[in-house]
Amino acid sequence: MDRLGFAAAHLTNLEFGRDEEIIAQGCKAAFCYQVQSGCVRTVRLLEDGRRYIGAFLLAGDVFGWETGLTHDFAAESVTPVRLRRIRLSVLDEVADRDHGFATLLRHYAQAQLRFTQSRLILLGRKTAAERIASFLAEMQARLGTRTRLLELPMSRADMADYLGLTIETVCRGLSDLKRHGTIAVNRTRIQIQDPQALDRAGSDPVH
Amino acid sequence: MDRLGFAAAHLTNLEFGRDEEIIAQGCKAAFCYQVQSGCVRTVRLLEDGRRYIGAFLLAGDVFGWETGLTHDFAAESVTPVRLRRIRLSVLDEVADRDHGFATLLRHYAQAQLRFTQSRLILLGRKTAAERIASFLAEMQARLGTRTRLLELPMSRADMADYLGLTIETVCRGLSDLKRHGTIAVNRTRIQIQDPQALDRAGSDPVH
DNA sequence: CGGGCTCTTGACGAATGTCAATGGGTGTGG
DNA sequence: CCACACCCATTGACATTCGTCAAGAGCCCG
Repeated sequence: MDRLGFAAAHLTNLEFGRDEEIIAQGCKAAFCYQVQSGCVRTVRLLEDGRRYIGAFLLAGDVFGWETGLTHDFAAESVTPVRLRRIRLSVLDEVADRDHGFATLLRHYAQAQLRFTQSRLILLGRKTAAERIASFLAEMQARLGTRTRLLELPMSRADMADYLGLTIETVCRGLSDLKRHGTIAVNRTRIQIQDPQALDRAGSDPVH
Repeated sequence: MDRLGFAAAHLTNLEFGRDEEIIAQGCKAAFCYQVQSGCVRTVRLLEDGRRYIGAFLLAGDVFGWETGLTHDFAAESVTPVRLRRIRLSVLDEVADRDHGFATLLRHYAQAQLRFTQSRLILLGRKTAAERIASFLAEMQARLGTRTRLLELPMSRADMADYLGLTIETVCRGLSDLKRHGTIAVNRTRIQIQDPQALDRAGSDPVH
C-alpha cells in the first residue's frame, strides 16, 4: 500500500497519544488510515461489556477501508501513533483511474481476508496455550525483529481480548512457556529463547 | 458477482455429489468457483485431526478467489452441488479490462472481510448458546426463507466445526432452545417459533 | 515515599469437552 | 414389504479447561 503516497495532495497527517479514540464504533465511514509509526487496535464491544480486538495495526498497515457505510469496529491507539488519512471517496476515485492501484487494493483485501480466516481457526479450535504461542510467533514476524527480543506494544488485557481469553489465562500461558524455558518474560518485554519450541507450541500448520 | 456470467466463454459447469472433495487443502490455486445450487463448505485440518470449517457457501457465493499461491482451505460439497468454474488468470484479466468488474471484486472482498471479522467476535467472545442462536439467525437470513422453517443442509458435526464447538454441545444448545420454546427441532429441520427470542439469544449487536 | 497501575499467582466454580450408551431414521438387501 | 445395519442425533456422567474472584507483588510516576 505504499503507493498511497502518490495521492499525496489528499493525505492528511495526524498524531495521537496513548489510548485515544481514532474511530468510534458505529460511526459513519468517511476516511481510511495508514499507520506510519506506533500501534493501533480495532475494537468491538458487546452491550454487556465484553470486548474483542479485531487486529493490531503496525507501521504500513491500513485500516478503515474495509468498511460498508459505518465502521463496525472502533480504532484506538495502543501507543502514540503517527497516521496518514485519506478520504474514502478519494481512494475510490484513484482506484477508478488507476488500474494498478485498484489491483493493489484488491490484493490487499484478499491478503487481509486470508489472514483473518487463519485467525478463525485459532479462535475456533486452538487451546489457550496454542493461541498465546501463535501470537508471540505472529508478533515476532510482524515486528520484524531479527533479534529474539520482542517489545510488545500492548498490555495483557489487549492480548487477551485479541486471543479470546482472559488476562489471567494469558499470564498463566506465558508463565508456562517461561517454566519450559521457551521464553523469558519481563512485562511487555519477551525474550524468545527457543523459537522451534514456540512454533511447536503454536501448532501452526501454515505460515 | 452475477456479472461473472459475461465471461461465459471461459466458464465450465461442474457437478458434485454429497461429501466430495472440490479443492484439496494446500493445492496450487488455479480456479475459482461459484455455487449455482447446493451447499459447499471450506475446511481446514490441523495435524492432530482437529477440523475447522471456514464458511458455508450457498447459491451465488464464490470461493477459491481469495487465495494466494495455494488454497489454505479445502472445499467439499455438503449436498450435491452445481458449480461454475473460472480460471483465476482469466478472472484477473477480466478485472484488468473491466473497471466495473474490478470494483465489484473489490467490494465483494471487503464484504467477505467484514463478515469474517464479525465471525471472529463470535468465536472469540460468545458462549456456546449464543453461537448456536447466531448461527440459526444467519442461516435463516441466508437461506432467505420468509417462512420460519429452516432446512439446514449440514450435519451437526459441520455446525460444530463451524462454531468451534463439539457435536454434543451443539445438540445441547439446540435442546435448550427447544425447551424454551424458541425453536422446534427435527434433525436438520428447524422451525423458528420465536424469532425475537432467537435474536436476543444470539446477542448480535450489528446485523 | 506513596498511590495507582498492571502483572502474576492461587483457589474455586462454571462452561464446555470427553466418553459412553441409547434412540431414531434411512437405506439396502433379503 | 420387512428386517437389519449403519449413521447421525441425543442424552447422561464425568473430566478438563478456562473464567471468576481475590490477594499480593512489582513498577512507574508523581
